[in-house]
Formats: sequence, structure tokens, C-alpha cells
Amino acid sequence: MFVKKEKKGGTPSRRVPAQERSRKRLERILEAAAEEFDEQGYESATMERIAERAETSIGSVYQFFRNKEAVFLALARKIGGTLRAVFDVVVNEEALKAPWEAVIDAGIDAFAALNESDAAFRAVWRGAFLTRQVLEESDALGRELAGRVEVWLRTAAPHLAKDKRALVSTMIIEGVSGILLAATWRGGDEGRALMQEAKVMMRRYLAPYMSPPAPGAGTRAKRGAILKK
Amino acid sequence: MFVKKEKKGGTPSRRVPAQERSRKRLERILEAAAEEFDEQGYESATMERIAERAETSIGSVYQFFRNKEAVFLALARKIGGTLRAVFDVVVNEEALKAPWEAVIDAGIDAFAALNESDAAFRAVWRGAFLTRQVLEESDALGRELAGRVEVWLRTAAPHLAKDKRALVSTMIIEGVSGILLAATWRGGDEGRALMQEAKVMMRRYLAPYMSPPAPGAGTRAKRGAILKK
Amino acid sequence: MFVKKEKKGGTPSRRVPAQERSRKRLERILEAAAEEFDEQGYESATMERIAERAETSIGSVYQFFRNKEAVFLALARKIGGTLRAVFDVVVNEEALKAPWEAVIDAGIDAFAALNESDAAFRAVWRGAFLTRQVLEESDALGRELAGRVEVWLRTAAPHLAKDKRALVSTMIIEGVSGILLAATWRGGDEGRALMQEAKVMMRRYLAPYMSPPAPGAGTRAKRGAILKK
Amino acid sequence: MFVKKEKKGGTPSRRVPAQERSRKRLERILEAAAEEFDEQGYESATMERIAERAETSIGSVYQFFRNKEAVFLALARKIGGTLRAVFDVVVNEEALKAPWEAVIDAGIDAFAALNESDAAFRAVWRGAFLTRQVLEESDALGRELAGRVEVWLRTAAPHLAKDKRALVSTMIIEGVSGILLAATWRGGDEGRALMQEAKVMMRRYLAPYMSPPAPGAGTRAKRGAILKK
DNA sequence: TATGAATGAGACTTCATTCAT
DNA sequence: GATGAATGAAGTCTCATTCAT
Repeated sequence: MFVKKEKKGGTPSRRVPAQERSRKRLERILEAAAEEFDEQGYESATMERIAERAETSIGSVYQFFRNKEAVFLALARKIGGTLRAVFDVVVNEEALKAPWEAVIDAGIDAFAALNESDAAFRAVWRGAFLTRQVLEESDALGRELAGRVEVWLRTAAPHLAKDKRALVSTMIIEGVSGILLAATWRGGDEGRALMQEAKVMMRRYLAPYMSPPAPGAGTRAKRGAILKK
Repeated sequence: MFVKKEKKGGTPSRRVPAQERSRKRLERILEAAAEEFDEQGYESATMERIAERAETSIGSVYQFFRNKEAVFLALARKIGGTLRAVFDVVVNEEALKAPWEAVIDAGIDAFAALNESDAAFRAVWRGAFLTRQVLEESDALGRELAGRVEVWLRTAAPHLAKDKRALVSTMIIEGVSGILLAATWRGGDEGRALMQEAKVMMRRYLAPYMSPPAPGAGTRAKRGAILKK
Repeated sequence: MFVKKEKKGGTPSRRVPAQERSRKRLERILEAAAEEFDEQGYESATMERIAERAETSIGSVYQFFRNKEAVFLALARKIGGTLRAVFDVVVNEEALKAPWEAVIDAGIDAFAALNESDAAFRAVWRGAFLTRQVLEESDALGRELAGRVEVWLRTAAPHLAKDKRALVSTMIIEGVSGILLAATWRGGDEGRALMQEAKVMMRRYLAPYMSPPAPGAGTRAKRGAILKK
Repeated sequence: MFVKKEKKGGTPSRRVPAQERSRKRLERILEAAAEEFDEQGYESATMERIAERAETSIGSVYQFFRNKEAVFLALARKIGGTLRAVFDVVVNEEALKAPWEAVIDAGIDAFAALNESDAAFRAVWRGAFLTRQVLEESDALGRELAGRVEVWLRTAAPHLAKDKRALVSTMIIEGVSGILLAATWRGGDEGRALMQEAKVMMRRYLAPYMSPPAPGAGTRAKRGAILKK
């Protein structure tokens, strides 16, 4: 919660360099853990290899984290922060003025970019079901993100019934996640094509929710079904 | 003398039981394994607990399966069979005469039902990424299912460009899977609502692909994007 | 102790073919065990593979032998019989008339031939130290063979002090065994050359014991040592 | 930071201890292993009992050695070192000036002493054939020792045909080994008497090779054989 | 008697975690 | 604090032996 800062001005205390080193070490550990979890999966990852990758000792890792799960949770929280930052950019005041399709596209692109660049993101996204604690943590994260989407929908989709907002938000987050997962393990062009198509899917899914309801009809999908008969 | 063992080669099954009692034991083991994998996840599941749950000895489990991975693979294959059977019902000759929306709905309902009733299905769907071998196996299964969908699309969506069929098929399978995963760990009414909404999402996503293209335009989504500018 | 024979004359009883089959099976098991022990070593050999090689069931093996060690002991005893037969040929009445060098050569050749042709011999000779029981058995065998040699020496080396006969006999058996072991694992020409040289070694070692002592001197070797000074 | 682990490649040692306490622990483990292997034989020896005997934990044993075979190999190498040291004493420059019989006697005495005092020596000497890797290692050791003997023979037996030196060296090593093995499991006075007699055997075997060939004849043995006809 | 499925003790090995230095 | 050696619980897997059919 609190980012420790140097207290007071004046001569830098002796402890500053120590704190500095400590912070760097923590960062190295988290980075190492992200790579290890990403490559090996949660259970196959070992604390020893994490320490090695971080070029520190196993003892130091335990100085920062109670146990293995705590390391994973720290990654999950870090990713939570990153995602919040991403959302701050994608779904901000300014974004509300942009066409909703652009917001969706930007969001999906941001997700894809994160997935490509951030081992921690991949590790957490894939390892979400591994332990009860982790599942709860990542569930909470998912709900938080859905909450952000919900807030956005309030403005962007004024005609969407209030009690459907949560559902639709979850659909967006989880639908994109599903495709992202598939895209990750397929990789390459196939993966990228999937992410592009995810935009198409989401645009079509959301379109009817974003416009005022057509007079005398239900959803477009239903109308389509009727028309076919 | 007759039923002989398979050797090596990634095959899961070590001994094919001929006797009644053996067959029952094998079934108990698979059932126990499904529950254990479902509850604990692949890595946390232990062979000993599987044996315990099956009310048999660890030795018996190893009489049927070379190792832990082989047990999981057997489940994956079993689920593969079940899914094939489901597809035989949902996407058969008869289905081609039904409206495509009905086929999608039926497919999603079948998936949801399977997910709710079958621990093996849940375990496999969730544990797909855990080992190279398992990933390959379940990837193959995913591709096979997508292939089935592709065949269906050939008739049901005659206007869909041939080279997009594979992509769209994968989107259907993986998009639904993603929602299914989320629905599973949320459970209850929330889960069921998600599965219902998945139908809406898929109907809307597919509708433009199923109808003849609107004159003078590409996909609706693209046109929509263009119009907004 | 007793070789079961058909009782009485007349119509061959119904059980005869069963006994016949049984005897054959026992032989197959012993043969299979010999090969398995020879190839794998005592501990790595498994009862299951022995049964497989004998084309019978593990249950049948246990019909004949209380446990694994008993199988090995049976082989040791069988080899004992073979060796006795060999000695009956090499060191018999007739042999006493032949020059002692010829007897030694014939004995070593017989050992080498046995080692080359008989898996059981190799297995037992190599596995002699594996368990207390086996060691005792093969020790007993070694002593028995040495005993035979001793009897031969009584006639062939009349000038050898009575109380040295046991020692010399043991030296012959164990010295040749040592070379045989080395020759076995080296194999090929190198192995054969070693066995030939073993004859040279034994002839030279025994020569002074076989002739009347040179007047005014100890063993030739000692004299040699004296001469060198 | 400094002393780093070796990776793979058949090497036995996993961690080279720098600290005093560690070094002692490693020594205790090796000592315990020697006793365990000596008493139980390679296959029957268990890592757990080795740990117990060394009064340490199974984990510590695995910190030093990758697996059971690595422990055995470490013993084999240690013995290799000991034997090299012994040979440095027995077959050095000085020794070349002594009568060859004295060298042989000293060598056999040294072997016997080692066998009596060193459990590792007994274990290795007896367990040499047990696994491919171990066999190769101890074969290499045997050949090295034979090589040393060969070098000695070059000077000590100038009349011995060059191409027989290797054979004769092997005979010395393996012949003595065979007697040593027998002496070990017989033990006590009988064992000691065997080792003494081994000296006699080797002196007689080697004598003809050490002196200039008798004029107009091959080896004495051959001549003897010829004369008998 | 023959069979081979079932059993479970016990071996090897890994790795999260602790703790002395 | 930092280090990494030590620990031992727990997991995987094998195989000698038993026993129901």
C-alpha cells in the first residue's frame, strides 16, 4: 500500500543504499519468478531456480516472501497494477468521447501487447486456477477489471439495461481472455489473427447493446433468426 | 495370453482389461482421477490419492497407467470420445437443415451440460496447458473439434470465405471455452447466465458470416467502422 | 534328493503327461532365469521378466520356487551338477594317468567353454556375493570343487605336503575364476588370450609342487630369488 | 559464489564443499556408503540407510550426489586415488632397483592391507560389474593399474616381448584380484594364507618372463609340455 | 494347477522451507 | 541482512509376492 520513501531531507542516511539494493533485488526476484512461472508453470517452477535467475540466494527470496504462493500472488498483484494503469489509459475521460469500437480495439490491443511482452502477465493468466488463494486473487482482479468496464459501459452504452452491465462486462473480459489464452499457446501469425478476430467478435457482440433498441424488436440476433425462417 | 500390453510411445494405456472386475476397477480409477484432477489441478493431484479415491492400491493404478501423465491423457481421450459423440448429435446431417442459431445454441448447451456433469471434462479443459504431451493431445482435440465446426460452416455459411473458416471455427471453440472456464469457477446462477450470454455473443458474431454479404460492402463490422469515421 | 520316477509298469498313468509338462516348464523357467540373471544381474532381474521369457505366468514360477533367491540357488545347484559332471570327465581315473599339465589345460578349457556356453554359469559366477545365502551356496560349491582338485593332487602331486593341498586347490579354483571373470567382461580375443595365459600361469605355479623337491632348496621361486641377489 | 556445481556428464559430484563442516559431512557420507555397499552390495544398499549411517538426512546425501550410482562412482574414484598412491610407492624409481620379487610381494601386501582396512576398496572391488557406468569406471581403473604394471615390466622384464606386456600385466592384476576376492569372503587365517600363496603363484608365473630366455627354447612351460610328450 | 490381477512395502528423488554462519 | 547447507515430508514408481478365479 505504501511506497517507502526517504524520510526527511538532508544527508542521505546510511540505509538508503541498502534500501536501494533491496528494492532492486526484489525487482530481480519478481522478474525471475515471472519468467520461471511462465516457462515452467507454477508447480514445476522451483524456488531455487527463481533465486538463481535473480542471481541471489534462496534465503533472500524467503526474506521477501513467506512462501512460493506469496511470490505468485505478488506477481498477480503487480499485474493487477499494470492492468489498472492500462485501463487508466484505455477507459479514461478522454476515451469516453471516442467511438466505442475504438475503445474495444485499443483494449484488446493493449491486452495482446501485455501478453506478448510481459512474462508475469502470461504466468498469472495461465496459472489462475492453480491454488484456491491464487484463484481468489485473480478472480478478484477479473472482477475489478470487469468493474472498470462496467463504469465505462454506463456512459458508453446508456441504453443497456443496468442489470445487464455486469454480465456484459464479464463477457468482454472473459471472452477476450479465452481467445488470448488460445492465441498465446498457438503463437505466431495464427495467434495474432485470433486477436484481430477477437475485435470483430466483440464489436458484433456489443453493437446492439450500444445503440438504442430498434423499435418493435428484441436483439438483432433474434431478429436475424426470425428473418431466416 | 490374448490381450497384450502396448509398449512405449506416449500411449497412456498399459494394460487393457478384459475381465469384468478389472474393467470396473479401471473405470473407478478414471473416475477418481477425474475428480482429483478437477479438485486439485494436475500437479497437485497425487497418484496415491487417486488410488485411495478409487479404493484400490497404488500398484493397481500403475498396472493400468505408466505414469501420472498417462492417466491424464486417458481422461483427455475419454473426453475426446464424449465430445465426438456430442458433435455427432449436434452437427449431423439433420442439424444442417436446422437454423444455424439452433445449432450454436444446442452446441453451447451441450458444452455447458458436459461441464456441469463431468469432472473429467472440467479437469481436461482446465489442465490443457500443463505438460507438452498433454498440450499436444488437447491441442489436437481442439483442432479436431474446430475441424468439425469447419465442416459444418462449409454448408451452413456458404458465403464465408474458405480461408476464414478455420479462423472462425477456432474462435467459436475457444471463445466458448473461455466463457465456460469463467462460468465454471464462478458457478451457480452467475455461471449459467454467462453460458446463456455466450449464445448471444456467438449469434451476433456469426450472423454476418452466415448471411450473403451486403451489396457493395465488406463485413458488417468493417462497414460499421467505416461509417463511424 | 529323489528323482521322481513313474511307479510300477503298465498303463502310463494320466498324470504322466502333466508331470512331463511340469518338468519342461521348470526347465524353461531355469533357462529363462539364467539368461535374465546373466544379462541383468541378480537385483535388476525381475520375476515377471523371467516368467515372460519362460513363456509362463508369474504364478507358475512361484509354484516352483519360494522366492527370487530360491531361483538363483536352483541355478547355483544346477551349475554345481554341471561342474561335478565336468570334473568327472577331467579328473577321473583315466586322467590320473595323463600328464598333470594336460589335466590343468583340459580343466581350464572346460571352464572357459562352460562360461561361454552357459548363461547360468556366468550368472552364478558373477552373482556369487549377492546375498548371504547365495554366497554360502557358492562358497560350498567352490569348496567342493577344491575338494575334487585336492583328491586329484593327492595322486598327481605326491610330494606336496598334505597340509598344503587344500590351499593349493583353492588357489587353482580361485585363480582361474578371477581370470575367467576378467576374461568374461572383456570378451572376444582379449578374453580368450587371458584364458590361454591362465594355463601358463597355472602350469608354472604348480610345476614345483608336482616334482620332487630339488635337493637342498625350497621352492624354485625362492631359489630364483636367491639367485638374483 | 565461487565453488560452483558441475552439470551432468557422468560426474558423480554435485557440490564441492568448501566449508569445514560440509567437508566432514561429505566424508561421513562416503564412509557410510562404503560400509553400506560393502555389507549389503550395491543393489541392496539404500540411500536412506547410507544417510542414517552418516547421521545426516537423505536430502544432504542428494545435495552431494545426483543419485546412488554417483555415490558408488565417487567411492570408485576415491579408491582409484588410493591405488595410485599405493602404486607410486610400490612401483617407483626406487622400486626398479629392487629385485622384482620384492616388488610383487610388496604390491600384494599393499593390496591385502587395503582390502582389510578399507571398506570402500572391498565394495568397489566386488561391485565392479554392477552397472554399465560403474563397470566402465572400474574397468578404466583396472586398465590404468595394468598400465602402471606394464611400465614397470618394461624395465623389470626387458626380455619380455613387447606385445605380451599388456597381457601379463592384466594377468597380474586380475589374478591377484581373484585371489583377493576369495580371501576376503573367506577371511581370517585362511584368507591371509591365500594372499601369501598369491605371492608364490605370481613369482613362479613371472620368473620365466623376468630372466633371459633359456637358449634354444621358448617359455619353460612350453618346453615342459614338449618334454612330456 | 495355472493364471495374472492386485497389493503395498519400500526405493529413489525433489524441493519448499528453515536456520546456523 | 545475506547466504546456501541441511532437512525431511511427500511424491513417483517398481516389483516381489499373494490369492481369487
